[in-house]
Amino acid sequence: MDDSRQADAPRRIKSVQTASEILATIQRRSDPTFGDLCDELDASKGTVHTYLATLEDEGFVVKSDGHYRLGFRFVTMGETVRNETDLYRAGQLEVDKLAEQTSEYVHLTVSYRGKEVTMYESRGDNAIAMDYHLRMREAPQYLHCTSTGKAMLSHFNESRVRDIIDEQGLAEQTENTITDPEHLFRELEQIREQGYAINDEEELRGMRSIGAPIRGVDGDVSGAVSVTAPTSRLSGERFHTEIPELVMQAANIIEVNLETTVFERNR
Amino acid sequence: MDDSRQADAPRRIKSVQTASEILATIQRRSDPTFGDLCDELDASKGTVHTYLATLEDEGFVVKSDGHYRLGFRFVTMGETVRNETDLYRAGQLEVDKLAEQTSEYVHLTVSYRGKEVTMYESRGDNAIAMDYHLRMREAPQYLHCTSTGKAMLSHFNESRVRDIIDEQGLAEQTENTITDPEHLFRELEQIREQGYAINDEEELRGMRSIGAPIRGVDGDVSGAVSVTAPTSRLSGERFHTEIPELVMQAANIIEVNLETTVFERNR
DNA sequence: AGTACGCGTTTGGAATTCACAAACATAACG
DNA sequence: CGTTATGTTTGTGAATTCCAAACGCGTACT
Repeated sequence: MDDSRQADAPRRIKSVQTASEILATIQRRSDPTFGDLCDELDASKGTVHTYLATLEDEGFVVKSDGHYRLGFRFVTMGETVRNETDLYRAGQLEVDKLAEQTSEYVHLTVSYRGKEVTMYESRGDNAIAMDYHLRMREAPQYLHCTSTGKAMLSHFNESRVRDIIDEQGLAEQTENTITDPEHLFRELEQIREQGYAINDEEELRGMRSIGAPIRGVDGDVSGAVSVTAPTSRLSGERFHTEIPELVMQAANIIEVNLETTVFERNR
Repeated sequence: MDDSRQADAPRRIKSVQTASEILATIQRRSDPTFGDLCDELDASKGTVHTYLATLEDEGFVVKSDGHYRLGFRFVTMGETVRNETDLYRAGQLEVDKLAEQTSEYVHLTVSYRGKEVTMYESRGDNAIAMDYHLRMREAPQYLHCTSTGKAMLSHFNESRVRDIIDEQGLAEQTENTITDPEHLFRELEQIREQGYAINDEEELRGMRSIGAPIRGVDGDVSGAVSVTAPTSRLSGERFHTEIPELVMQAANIIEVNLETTVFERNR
């Protein structure tokens, strides 16, 4: 037979990749049955069965009356990740405060592999529960169409932004989404100057948000905070002055907290 | 060589078990280096290396300056699990309310494999941030020494409780922890009668809590809520009447929400 | 009732992957 | 500059994985 391993491709454990794919599939299609998974997974029934049994043993998957779901082990492990993330420890209380001040949704996010992940979310009194917000935390989001994302991008160097565009594209989420790279670069420059980014129905129709970057000790961006609300509640002075001020203040306080957090950890 | 597979042991994927063990080790020892992992993992350096590279590719692990941590993928997957858990959807708002009413920590937990996992936590104004609470959500906890745990146990049938005791033991967390099975059974009966459970410094010195079970449509326990506070703030009337009332009310409302949630999902 | 069918589980055995060991880089010391 | 500590790559025997096919079981259909 041919030497199927690529000459200089580094070695990987194929079974782990397979398991990862199975988990991703379970996450994507919620509540799949055994059959659903077999269809989607080009592997024989027997193989899929053995993987699922193993993942169930390990707590990564739960089977209940024929349907598979991700197991509670992800809850505890996700919690560990958050608690070990400096930004979360430094920002959590401040995000709660900002949510109270504005009465709206506040998000704390980090960039990860060209997308962003929500580390914490706090809901002010006006913010009604929305399925959208739930789903948003279930998968990494694009950076080019959120206020936090653009706030972070504005402090990456140009080549890094270009790489991200190449890899992720500039998906048109709404008619306001920026889909032209040069347009994006111009806006990033403006964001850098004014210190905050706005998202004017670029991600979701009817929703605006304002985000500011959080820079770490070394000057690198380590995350961003944002306030999100329906267009009707976020316009005029409030949209262009008040909220941006509050968001930037919060970001600044988190930056300071972050320095002491990191300092204490390295002590 | 001998036929190493056990005659009637069901088949599993060994590589997935190995990967799971590596992840557990990273979680247990925070920030381990490559060397740390090799010591702890009886596998050759080369093997450990290949696994870590694979897990990093898949987003389950992050390497930064020589230290390994769990990756952000756990955050998004954990979020998916929570959002798909009926109890969380049904109970979240009610837990927030209870936290506001009492000004203390409120927990929403589910039982899982003889232990309990915190699905949601809300902090009232009096509740100061404590490392203890962070860590508590990072691993499943024992059922016999928490108010939520005992509340859930009180509605399991006896043989199930015995199985859990056999498997998990009755670890003595403080001098107040119940370590005698018969003592536990007597208390569970009392809990069943009065409708709520108390934890009087049985898990952690100086901390009391009050928990009530949440029963699902089919009568099975699907979780529990609790209020936790320092002994100084939880005594007398407040400990024996006021808070138990509030906790039981909250549990009851969540039960109702749960019915409609489940009903809507099955529609 | 009988039988065909769908669905999930188990099993034999060939093909592939895994995992050890040892060699190889690379960085960190004296 | 040699020596140790640490991390990465590679060759190869041994063990695992994975397909295909058979099996069990409950259900729908005749």
